[in-house]
This record gives sequence, C-alpha cells and structure tokens, in this order.
Amino acid sequence: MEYQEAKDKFISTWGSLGTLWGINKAMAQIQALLFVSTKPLSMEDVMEDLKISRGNTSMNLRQLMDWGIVTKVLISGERKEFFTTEKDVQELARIIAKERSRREIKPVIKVLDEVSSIKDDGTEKTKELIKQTKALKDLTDDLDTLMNKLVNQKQNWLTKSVLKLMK
Amino acid sequence: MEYQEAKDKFISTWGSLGTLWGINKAMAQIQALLFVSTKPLSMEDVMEDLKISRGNTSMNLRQLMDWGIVTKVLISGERKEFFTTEKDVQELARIIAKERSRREIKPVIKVLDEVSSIKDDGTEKTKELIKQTKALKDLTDDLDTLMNKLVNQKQNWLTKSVLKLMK
DNA sequence: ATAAACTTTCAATAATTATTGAAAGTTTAA
DNA sequence: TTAAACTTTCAATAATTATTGAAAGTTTAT
Repeated sequence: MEYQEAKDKFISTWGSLGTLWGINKAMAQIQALLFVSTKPLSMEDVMEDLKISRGNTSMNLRQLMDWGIVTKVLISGERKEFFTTEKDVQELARIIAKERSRREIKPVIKVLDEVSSIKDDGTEKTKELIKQTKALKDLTDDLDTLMNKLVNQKQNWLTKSVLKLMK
Repeated sequence: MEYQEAKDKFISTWGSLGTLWGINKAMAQIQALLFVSTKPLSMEDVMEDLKISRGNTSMNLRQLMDWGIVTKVLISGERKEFFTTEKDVQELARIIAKERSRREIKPVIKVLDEVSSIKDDGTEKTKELIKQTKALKDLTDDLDTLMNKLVNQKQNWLTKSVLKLMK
C-alpha cells in the first residue's frame, strides 16, 4: 500500500467512525487529515485534500475548535489562517471523553435522576420504573466517572496498571 | 412528575441517546419501553405505546434480537409473540460493549493496523502517517481491551474496586 | 479610505436515514 | 384444507442531516 492510498484509507475510516465518538463525517475527516499532516494546513489545503466546499470546511473547523481539538496557528508572513489538531492521542482521548461527558452523558444522568425520583405511588409499574431508571443512573454514573478518571491521567501509567490488574 | 410523564421522558431521552451507544431512535425507544415494563409486550403493545408502524416495530425488534438485547417469550394461551429485554443493567452493558467492539471497534483497529504497517519510504509524511496511526491503533486497542474486561465481569466487584483505586 | 484577501453565514439543495403501509409470507385452530 | 391471526418484507415517502456556493462580513496592506 502506497502513502496516498494509506492516507485516504485512514481518513475515510476515521470519518465513518465519527459517529462512534459523536461527531459528523466531515468533522472527523478534517481532524484525521490534520492528525497525519506534518504541518498546519490552511482552509484551502483542507478543501482541496478532502474535496469539500469552503463553507463546509469553515463550519466544521469551527466545531473542531469548539471541541478544543483543533487550534488556529499563525504563520508569520502568511495572511490566511492555519490549523492543527492535538497530536498526542492520550490528550485527544482526554478532550473527547471530557466533552462527550459534558455534552451528552451528564444531561442524561440528570434526566435519569429526575425520573427515578418520582413519588412511589405503590403501584407495580411505578416501582419498576423507579427501580430500573435508578439502576441505569447508577451504572451510567459509574461509567462516566471511570471514563473521566481513566482518561484524565495525562501520563500513561494508570491505563497500563489497570490493564495489568485485569489480565 | 406523574408516572406517565416520567415514563415518556425516560423513553424519549433514552431514544435520543441511541446514537451514543450506536443504535437508532426507534430501536432505543423500544428497548427503553421493554426495560421499564413489568411484563413482556406484544408487537401491538409496542406499536400503540410508541405510536410507530407495524413494519417499523417488526424491523427494530428484529435488530434488538440480533444484538441479543431482546428475546421472544412465549405466553401460553396466547397466539401472538411477546418480547422482553435484558433487565439487568450490568448484563445489558456487557452485551452492548461486546457488540460495539465486534461491529465497530475491531474493524477500525484492523484498518489502523494495515495503514500503520505500510513501508517506510523515508519521507517525513510517511513517517508521520505511520507514527500517528500506530499511536491511535495502540490507544484504541487498549481502550477496547479495557472496556471489554471491565464489562465482562458479571459481578460488580471489579467496577467497584477500580473506582475505589482511582478515587 | 479603499480594495484585495480572506472567512463566515445561511438559504437552497442534495444525500442519507428512518418510517410507513400494504402485499406477501407464515403459523395455527378448527 | 382453509381461513383467520399474526409477522415480515420492501418499495415508496417522509424526515433528518450534511453540503454547497454565493453574498455578506472582516481583516490587513497600502
């Protein structure tokens, strides 16, 4: 497999995986492109490489910046803006986990908490709703905490030690 | 908040969360409905409660069965089929983690592995592609392993001990 | 101040994904 | 064996989501 083929394969795979970590295709592809690029890219560069429109590029770069995954870099002597992504995978995972927790998991925990706190009127169906949503809330809470703790360690030692523990 | 309101809120929240665990809205809502129901439901019951068509119900129940989350139950004296979902959240998480790993994560790891194994032609961009996809592959591998190990413990002790370890 | 270089916005459109409903298929009771 | 009860399939349609491109907006150099 040649460089270009490998690169394209990486970008399209990472793009279609976007849903798995909660972002859209173009966003994931732009991030992937920046991730394997040796230097910051301009909007023009991204448009050309991925064959997407200027508007699309602009909007998705903005979103990536909102996530904190992509940053603008100023290149002296250049008028246009250039972009890079976080290059360290551990840090990338940390940012993504934190954002997904904040945007999606925390709000769900809140709803589960509200639902599981309704007044027990003594009927079987109410008891079941309370019991099951409570169980789901506790599990989601645990997994959210675990995920954040795991990924919050900037160093690698924790992941390694946990993996070892579980072998 | 009354029973019906709480139930609807749970179902719609869980439904819109579907994407987070990789299934569609109707599928997630059907699962949620069964999850808080005190007894198995027929296709008719599901259709009525969620106000979705027969075809939609049939197709999504089938998918939930493919995932191993929902099972048919035979009720003696009844001609039609009834359905229940796994009621234990730990077991539910185990099944979901296993399926997502198999369907989505494993194939991505395979591609990352292929891409990171291309011949190093000495150019900077090839070196970067190899380095970055390799790092991503290793991380994905670790997280996949961790997730499966964590969630594979049928008992609760592991999650608890890991949470304690990290406090 | 102005115009060129560049970026953002957003209504229109395209692409994708979900849903319907009715016909075809299957099972069971009599 | 047949017809009623029930389930599945799938082409058509609806709903949602992503993408475009051109006009409006902004910044910078002169």
